Amino acid sequence: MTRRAYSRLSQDRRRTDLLEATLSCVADLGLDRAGARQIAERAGVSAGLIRHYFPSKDEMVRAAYAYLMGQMTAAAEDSGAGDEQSPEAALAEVIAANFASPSLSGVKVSLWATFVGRVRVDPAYADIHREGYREFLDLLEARIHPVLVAQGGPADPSRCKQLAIALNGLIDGLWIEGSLGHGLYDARRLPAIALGAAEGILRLPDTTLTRHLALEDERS
Amino acid sequence: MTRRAYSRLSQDRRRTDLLEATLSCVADLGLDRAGARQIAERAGVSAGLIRHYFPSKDEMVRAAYAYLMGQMTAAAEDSGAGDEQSPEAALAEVIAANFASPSLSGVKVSLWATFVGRVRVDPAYADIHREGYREFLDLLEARIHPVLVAQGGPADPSRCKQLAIALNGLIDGLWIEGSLGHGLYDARRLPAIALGAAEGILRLPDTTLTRHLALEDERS
DNA sequence: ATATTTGTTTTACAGTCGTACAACAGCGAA
DNA sequence: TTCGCTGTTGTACGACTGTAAAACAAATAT
Repeated sequence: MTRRAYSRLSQDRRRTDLLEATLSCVADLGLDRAGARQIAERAGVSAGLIRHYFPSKDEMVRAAYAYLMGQMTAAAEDSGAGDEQSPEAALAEVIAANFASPSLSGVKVSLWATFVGRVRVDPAYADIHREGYREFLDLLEARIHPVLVAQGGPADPSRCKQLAIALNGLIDGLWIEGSLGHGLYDARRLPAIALGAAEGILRLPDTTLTRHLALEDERS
Repeated sequence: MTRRAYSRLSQDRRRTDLLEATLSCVADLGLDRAGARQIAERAGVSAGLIRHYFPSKDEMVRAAYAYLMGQMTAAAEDSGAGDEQSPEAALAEVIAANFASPSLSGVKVSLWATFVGRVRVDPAYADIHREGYREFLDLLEARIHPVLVAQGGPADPSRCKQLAIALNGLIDGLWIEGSLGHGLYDARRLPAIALGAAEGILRLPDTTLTRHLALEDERS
């Protein structure tokens, strides 16, 4: 019986390989069929190694959720961070980024939904979810405030937070349905729909946000 | 070995008992731990009986998803169906119904998310999801149109559909985060937040929808 | 070159999974 | 009451699960 050849990788590399293999399996097969052997195979590794990096398979899946959310919130925080833009352009970019690749992705939404299904069951999932949600809420609030000030509307913190909650809901909902690709409408309409609705929610004049759409298209 | 006593139930009753036990298990344990034996026990039945009502356990889970979505869309279609109301009140009721019991429910959101996670994997789930989404979209569109007409805004079908998509996104997103109960804000604020945002999306004057809030509270 | 460390593979095991199927029993018909 | 039908139970089985632990080998230090 000849043993399989292997090479030793850095701890971080092996760990993220395992986490990404976990996400890939969960997205393609579902949580129930994402077995330890399947995941190990996708990571190019044998099943026993999992327990060398994680106390249990469940713990690895939890870590994979945290890893995914970390990626997603980092991507969100990067969008609209160009300092030279107007507040309106920055907000429009944050919103529109959710409806373009790589955010608008069937894989991402599948993973997100699968894990959200565990939030009620497992407190660790609830913590990860709450943290990600809170961060995005804060980001939106920070982007909304200067826009309201520039446009001369009421901009007290309580109103900003309320608008952030509503805007986050809008983005989440449109992102989910858009990413699932049900074919009921063209997903390319989503940025315009989202920005138009956001103008309404924030009581901004029409085209305040949507006029930044053309730029987005040219850049990609 | 004495056999367990049992009584024969009607086919429909037994079937829905199994479906509800399936949903209960999936909500409490997650898809992977919702085994045939667990489900059967909750239905007050032995595991072998499952295959007498469904060709396989997977098929039963699919049927449970269809059953859940059927309940939810039926509940949505019942809300705001009183003929004597103004169009504005009817729309407000449809929106607000999502943020009160029994719609606003951690169990429901957990199930919804868990199943949505399978949409990309299994075409049967995709069909069920698309159908439910389409129905709610149509319902919203039908409720939006008379409001726009009454308020004198543009009400062409294309605009109505676009607004329905945005409104559905808003409702979905707020419903999810609200039902998960992360404790970042009081979920009782959601009806007001949703109606206020809807007024903005539809470009209606303030309080067009929110003024129907007090009535809702008194009734319940 | 040799020894040491430890990341990795392999094997083994107890438990659980979905399911096939034979035996049983509740219930209506005769 | 007895029969026949079939909804329901109980059991057995092979496949698969996560995991423990021993055997091994790749990289590093000496």
